[in-house]
Amino acid sequence: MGIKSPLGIYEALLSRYGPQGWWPIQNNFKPPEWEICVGAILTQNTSWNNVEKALDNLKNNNCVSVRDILDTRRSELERLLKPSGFFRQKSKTLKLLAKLVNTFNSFEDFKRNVTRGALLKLNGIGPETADSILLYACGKPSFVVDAYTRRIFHRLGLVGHDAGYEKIRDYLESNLPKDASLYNEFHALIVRLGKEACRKSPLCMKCPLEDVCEKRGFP
DNA sequence: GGCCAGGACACCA
DNA sequence: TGGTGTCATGGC
Repeated sequence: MGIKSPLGIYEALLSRYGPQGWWPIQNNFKPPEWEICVGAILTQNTSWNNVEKALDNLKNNNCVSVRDILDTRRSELERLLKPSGFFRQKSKTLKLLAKLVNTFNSFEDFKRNVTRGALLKLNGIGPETADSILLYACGKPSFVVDAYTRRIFHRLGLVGHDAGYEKIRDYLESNLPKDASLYNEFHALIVRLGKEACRKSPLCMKCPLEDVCEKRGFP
């Protein structure tokens, strides 16, 4: 049986790989969800390995809370973030996010009441980073669409080649139960699949989805 | 030594 | 709106 629905693909990936346990945190930050917010910014176009080096720098310099980020000088923050690349823009974005969080009564208040629009207004936070924060830090059902998602669903013929971020997100959210834990696991599984199958070439023929999809010979 | 990684944005036509 | 350059480090 070929798999044509997002839910079918999710189930196939879950049975293949098992739960991925995202978001990976070391639980060094206060509160723990703040580490997710920081990681979401640092991982922009950057390998997670490099992000961990920067997170370690923050931890080892007691820069682990929203207040710490606000109180740390830009030059110092840039030095700590250096291993994750793009350290100038990321330090700026991180301070902007800390300022936004600080306008709420508490971090719990931020988690409950922050909106996608408010996050997207911050320079340096685009749709994927905003959705990562909403889903993985705030527990809200907001689907994270990344390059792997776009590539995989296009290969399966479920979205057009020209479909943009919001279109793919709308498609997935309207074809899946509105369930944060499902979105959480699905995105992590897609990243797992993408890393395994498609790193060498976007035209890679050894896509693991091939054995669960009726379509053969992916483009 | 080149390519790429869990993007975003400014600028241009 | 779509394409292109820029931001930057570290691993392979």
